Amino acid sequence: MVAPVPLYQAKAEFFRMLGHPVRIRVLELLQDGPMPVRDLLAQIEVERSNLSQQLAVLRRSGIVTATREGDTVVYALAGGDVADLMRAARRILTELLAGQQDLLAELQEADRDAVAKSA
Amino acid sequence: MVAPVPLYQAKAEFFRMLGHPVRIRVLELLQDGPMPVRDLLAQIEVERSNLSQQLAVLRRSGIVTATREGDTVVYALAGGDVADLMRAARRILTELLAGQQDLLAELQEADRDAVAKSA
DNA sequence: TAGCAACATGAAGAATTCTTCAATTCTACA
DNA sequence: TGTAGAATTGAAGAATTCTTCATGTTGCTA
Repeated sequence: MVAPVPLYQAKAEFFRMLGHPVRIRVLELLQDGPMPVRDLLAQIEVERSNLSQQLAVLRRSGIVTATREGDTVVYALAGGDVADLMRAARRILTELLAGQQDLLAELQEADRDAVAKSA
Repeated sequence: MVAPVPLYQAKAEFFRMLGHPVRIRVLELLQDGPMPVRDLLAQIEVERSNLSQQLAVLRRSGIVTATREGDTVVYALAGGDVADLMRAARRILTELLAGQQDLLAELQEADRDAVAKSA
């Protein structure tokens, strides 16, 4: 049996879905729990409709869910331990960036903050 | 202090770097140890110069190193536990794909094989 | 040194992805 | 019903990324 979509392509698509600053920030914010678009908008510096576009990408991939609550729409992580993924990525990034002082400093700062959540 | 390159942008770039089927396969293959381009080429269905282009992307990001050994060039993971990252990604993918039978089956098959290595 | 094999690089067109703007849906509430 | 706020959608041009082809470089071996 030949897979209709090769596994390594599904993986690539998954990572590509993560490959946008706004989408990363959304996922990070949602790790603290569900959050309405309004709040995401307040914390991420981006235009409303651009945020909507990025949220649509995340929704299509299935990594987040959206539910309407009256006036507002609340987003949440669909499942899966996104925090784990971010942690693993940060470990690698830390090594890759050794030598690039500024980013490294930020990463370490984030590490200190990352007790229950992971930035 | 304002970072010259925001952290979330570095993260996004990192994931974007992973967002290509050939690059994923290279990283997976290299988890079993360093490997010359010739062997990568034998296992990944892609044209030689396309592979070179993708290897260049990986090299620029710093996630792999290349060393010349006489005739051939040998690639290796630069460090960092790439396997961890892949594992975390697979965990999430498994959930996202629940319902998409074919891919799910492949993922589970891969899980079974993944004793010391992670596909 | 000539020739060949292994890789890398440069560049151009094709394909994707981003950003932004205008238009739309849905809800609340006066 | 009419208006306003919250969020999404559609579409178009800009910007990136991919693929491919031609050319370059390096090292082996005759």
